Amino acid sequence: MNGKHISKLGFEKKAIKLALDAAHTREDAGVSSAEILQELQAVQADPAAYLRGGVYADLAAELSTQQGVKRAQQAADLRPSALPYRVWGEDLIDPGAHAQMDVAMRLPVSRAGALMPDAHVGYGLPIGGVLATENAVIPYGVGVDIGCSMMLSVLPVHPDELGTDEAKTLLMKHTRFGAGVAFEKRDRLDHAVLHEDTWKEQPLLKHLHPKATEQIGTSGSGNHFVEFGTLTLHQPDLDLEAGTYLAVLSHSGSRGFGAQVAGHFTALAQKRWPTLDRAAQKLAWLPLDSHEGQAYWQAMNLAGRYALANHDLIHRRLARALNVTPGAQVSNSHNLAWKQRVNGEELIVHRKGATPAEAGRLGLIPGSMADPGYVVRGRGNAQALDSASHGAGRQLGRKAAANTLAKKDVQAYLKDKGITLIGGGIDEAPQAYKRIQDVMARQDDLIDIVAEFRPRVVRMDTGSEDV
DNA sequence: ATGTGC
Repeated sequence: MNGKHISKLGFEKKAIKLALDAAHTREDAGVSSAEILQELQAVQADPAAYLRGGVYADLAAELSTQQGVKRAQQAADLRPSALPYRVWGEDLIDPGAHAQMDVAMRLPVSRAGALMPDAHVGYGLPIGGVLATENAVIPYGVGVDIGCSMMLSVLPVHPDELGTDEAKTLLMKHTRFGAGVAFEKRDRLDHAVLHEDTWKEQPLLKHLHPKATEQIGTSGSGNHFVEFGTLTLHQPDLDLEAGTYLAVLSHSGSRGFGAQVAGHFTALAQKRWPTLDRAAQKLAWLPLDSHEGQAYWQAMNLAGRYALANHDLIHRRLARALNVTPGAQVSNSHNLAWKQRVNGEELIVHRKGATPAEAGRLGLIPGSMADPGYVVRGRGNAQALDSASHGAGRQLGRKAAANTLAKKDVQAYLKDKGITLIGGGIDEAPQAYKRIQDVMARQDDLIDIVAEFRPRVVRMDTGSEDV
């Protein structure tokens, strides 16, 4: 017996030496070469049967490992072509977002998907992408800002009663913007979410609890905002008469806490599938029934609740400063994954920049800093996996916006719409976004419009270049 | 999107 005989049987790497060692032991015991070759083939066919002991146990263990790796590699293979998915507002969507969705629909774990009319290129799954998977959760299918969400509060104050200067003062005093920002210690508010036992159940969550505590109630950066505006209902709804109301609208997420959760688990997911096609690397998933998948699911949902708690404190502070109690409130997460029945199967539906729109469910779709946003009610469109757009969607990337838009045009647009802006950058200019009216027109089979919100005084983080 | 990583 020599290495050649062994290699011929198809043993690879470390298994060659282990097979050879075992074969020599058998030769010494007087077994014929033909019989040994047969025994080796039997081990190869069913290594699990030889794991318990005997001369072939080490070989069987090595073969089991090798076969496991091979199975994992095959499990990571992309489908040759994308599963079909429906697109809303095809004419508004750039080819890059389509290409990203096509890759997502080639994942072995994907079952269904849809693209919303605000779709544009993102990290992994496009923004505006909806993806249903089986027993798999994709950290970048949820996004870096886990639980990013919207909240609107109707305030029992006539819109004309709040002057622009007072609105500005309130926003300056009670909201905090910028990467890394926290509330000053003496101004911090507590929230039930910070006292959940969940924080104690993972070292990562335990580690992030202090950051979450100091940042709660803040708004962060990028496209996040807090604004006062006027809500118009053309007919009674939301337990309100038809009419105009003062309202607060906020867009915020899970801040540093969620970002770190996203980074941690996407690294684990990418490590899990080392042979995953390059194009799909940022779509690496965790099996939901794995330890890591369960840990992500727990952390993701905590980040979702934390983000809503941020809104809750933002609205609570502003209402308290106006000495009122908020009336109707609407909120929804638009970066999250949910368990959902799709075609009779329980799947994991990822919405990355998409509004849940089950039949009857209320949601919020903002336009831009100077354009109307909408309170909507879902129509439960099955092909859209009960989803709608999460906003107007970018038309220009941040760099393109800064390079092509002129400050004076942005200022003119704001003036024309009667918008007072605190902070904000050229990369968040209304002209960097698709026309919200176009986007809404492409999804009238996904949602019904309940009310229109017109922003008046808007606060955002200071951008790369001020408007 | 985040205060990170180039």
